[in-house]
Amino acid sequence: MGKTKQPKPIDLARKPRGFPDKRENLIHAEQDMIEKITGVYRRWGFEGLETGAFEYADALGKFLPDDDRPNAGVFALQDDDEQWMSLRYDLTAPLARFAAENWQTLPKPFRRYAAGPVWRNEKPGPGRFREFLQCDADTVGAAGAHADAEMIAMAAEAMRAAGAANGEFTIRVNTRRLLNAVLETVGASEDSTRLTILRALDKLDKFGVSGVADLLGAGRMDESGDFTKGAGLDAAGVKQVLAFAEAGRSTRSETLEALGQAVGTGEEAAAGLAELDAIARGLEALGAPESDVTIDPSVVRGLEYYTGPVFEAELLKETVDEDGNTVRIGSVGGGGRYDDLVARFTGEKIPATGFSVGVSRLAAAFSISGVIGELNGPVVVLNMDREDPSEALKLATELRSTGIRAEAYMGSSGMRPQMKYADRRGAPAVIMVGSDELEKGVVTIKDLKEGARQAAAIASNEEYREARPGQFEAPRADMIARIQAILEADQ
RNA sequence: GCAGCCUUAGCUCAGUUGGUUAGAGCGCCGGUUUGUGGAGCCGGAGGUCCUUGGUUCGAACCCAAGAGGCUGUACCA
Repeated sequence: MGKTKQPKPIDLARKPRGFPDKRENLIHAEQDMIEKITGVYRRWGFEGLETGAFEYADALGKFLPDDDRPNAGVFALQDDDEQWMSLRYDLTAPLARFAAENWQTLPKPFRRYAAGPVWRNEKPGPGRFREFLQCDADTVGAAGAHADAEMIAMAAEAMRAAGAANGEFTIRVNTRRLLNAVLETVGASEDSTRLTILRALDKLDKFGVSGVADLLGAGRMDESGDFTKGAGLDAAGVKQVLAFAEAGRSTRSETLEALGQAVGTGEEAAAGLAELDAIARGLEALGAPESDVTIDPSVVRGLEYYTGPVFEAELLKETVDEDGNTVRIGSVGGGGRYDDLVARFTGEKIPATGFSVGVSRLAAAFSISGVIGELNGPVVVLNMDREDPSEALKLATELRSTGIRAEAYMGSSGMRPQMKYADRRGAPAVIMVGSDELEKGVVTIKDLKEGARQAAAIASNEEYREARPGQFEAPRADMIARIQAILEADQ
């Protein structure tokens, strides 16, 4: 037909990477997770707060050093007054802005939780999205280590509530002060060197000791042959940093002792040790088990606004996708102390600490390992009379009126496709009323789950169709009760 | 961003040394005499072989550039 080339309709149906479509099961899993996590936050005394998706870019503080455009990591656009606005990349920066704006009237310390989408313009991958849900709790205006300990203990409880079982996760705790102390002892004074060392440390669990040693020294070659330049430490420096990074032991007190040896006697080192010691005591008082929370000197976290303790929630359980590949999920949450963030707005230094669960990533991990259950669909009333669907409509209405989730089949296909439809919807049961049933004053009900169980023992297709497994007739007046019985048995 | 690999139907892949209307399996859609989901039977839809340019009488196949994807790595407030 056309000589001019038109894009085929299907070519237009493309989804930007990292912006996930979510169907029933995932939506439900995520919402359920958010309810459970915020339930924990509320029980610990935090109050809800919602803020908008956009913040002024300068409120988020993301500008390239000598550029008036927001950094590439955020999605940004200019308002009609030319001001740059950015989609929030976390829930902490908006909280800091809110706290600063309303500081006069807030109860102090201000304890709030928040849940919602955030956006990051980064390269997506398995469990990594450009739009994803976070669920945060923060305490603003509390300087003591007990506030950090509370965050950490509550984080463990939130992970449990979200569905991670004993031994499937861990919260790893460290403090920036100790990291600074180590950087001092190896004489890393240049900012770029310090960053490279910290980033290398952060990869201990990913690349192992030898990989990190390479990154601390000359550099590391990845498996595609690409080379990453290292921090350029000499052998003694590499050894010192690794000794620190590997000071983790199985209990918090043992780790603290090992760290005491590895970190030296400087002022910053002493402050860091004291900080972790205070947190450890807080954790004891809060009853956080050793298996939930460990002290791990290789935890670094985001490099910008954390000023003291940092912590990270990690899924330990291996996630294996349906092709049998192990998918690396990594961190599913994190947090720490950020004593200078609110000061950017108020000028007054206001200490704060918080924790964030990456709900989308956690749900993705569960989804990849196939542990998210299928939800039941509605009861489907088949339409047996293509000329007049009234009977099906009536039956569906009757079911709904008692609170049962039900629908009449709305398509125009025959019996078999209608059954396939019900199957695909995950319907617990279908109801059939044709001329036979009408005459006899009965309904035919098919329990699809029970039918599937029985069908497993049937070999031939002929027999299968004759047996009509899971199917029975009931007086019309008993329909509701029989369906309710099926729904209950299904719970 | 950098590096490696990849691109033929919804998916997984065949496609002979370059040779007429490009195939399979699975999946999908429908029918199978009121009226039955999985694996029976019958039928059907679906592909400018990523794009553009070149070589050639002739290109899914050869060459070049581009785009997109996957993986690793960097970055990740």
